[in-house]
Amino acid sequence: MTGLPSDNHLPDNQVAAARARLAACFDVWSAGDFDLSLCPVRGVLDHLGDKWTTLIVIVLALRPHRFSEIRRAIPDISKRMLTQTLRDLERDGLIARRVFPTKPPSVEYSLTALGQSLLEPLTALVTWAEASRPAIEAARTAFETAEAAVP
Amino acid sequence: MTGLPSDNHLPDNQVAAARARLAACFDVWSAGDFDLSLCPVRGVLDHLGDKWTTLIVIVLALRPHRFSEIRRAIPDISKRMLTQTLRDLERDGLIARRVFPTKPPSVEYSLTALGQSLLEPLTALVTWAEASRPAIEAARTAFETAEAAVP
DNA sequence: AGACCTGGTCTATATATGAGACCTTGAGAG
DNA sequence: CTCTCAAGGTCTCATATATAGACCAGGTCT
Repeated sequence: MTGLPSDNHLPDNQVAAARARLAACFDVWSAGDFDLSLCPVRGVLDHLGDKWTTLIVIVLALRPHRFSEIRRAIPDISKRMLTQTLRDLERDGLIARRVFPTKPPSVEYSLTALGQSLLEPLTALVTWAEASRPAIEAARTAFETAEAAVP
Repeated sequence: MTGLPSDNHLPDNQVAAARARLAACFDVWSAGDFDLSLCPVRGVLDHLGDKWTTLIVIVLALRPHRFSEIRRAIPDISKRMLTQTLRDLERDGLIARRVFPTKPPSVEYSLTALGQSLLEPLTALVTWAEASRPAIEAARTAFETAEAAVP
């Protein structure tokens, strides 16, 4: 059984290490009756997939922003989603909310230390996404061509 | 204006580097009329937030799996979502689908080289999530306590 | 007074997900 | 020969969640 696709590419040390790490995590997660809500990644990655979360974290990584500044930085986010996403991030301790008693009151959002610690793995993912975009787009084109050929 | 929360924690070199990198990305993305669909990260991270995608990638990172093997590994996924998520991943070139002409036919899914290259940043994120879980849970508890105090 | 900022909420719809019936092909039970 | 089952799906319908868009409260400015 040497024909497995995964054998076609010798995984380098980092891939092997990643695999081992993920295997360990998976063992732990699936041990306890497999309650997926216990999976620590899910509780966090769910938010990262929330369409705006990543973008807001990136914006706040540049510098602290006020509510309306974020809206200007991300024009097509609705107020509702901005409020909700900020609330979620604040709830998780990733961002801090400071109210200034001006008239009208202004509110400044900024990354906490915990939020800043997310920048490293997030940047790794962003870098990967950028580097992989050509390959992914090529794969999509190929996939659509193939599926159009089999009507 | 030294009271910004972000000044409270001196970002180490890696955080600063991450910030600079994200700033560069953001500049590029927001340059072109801010069509978010152009943002390369979105097209990829959307999928990673898809609730099952990450888990399936992790399962396939361990070794190639057949359709039903994945179902057994992730008991509470429905066939519908498994099919759809696998299709999306295949479409993006992250996994390969191989049909064996047995009776009944069996189908094996495995990570491609591109999919394996995702393991590194994904593991970084998983590691971060595990390390940060206590802090996040503490923040959630504190947040709920605070909001319960202001009815 | 009337237009217009701030941050934020309420309602209505789009999208994602879940539950489960159905399909095709062949093997084995009766 | 018919019945049932299994793999690997697809299809339809119901619901859960995500998102958009109108609206609100209070203040400032003209």
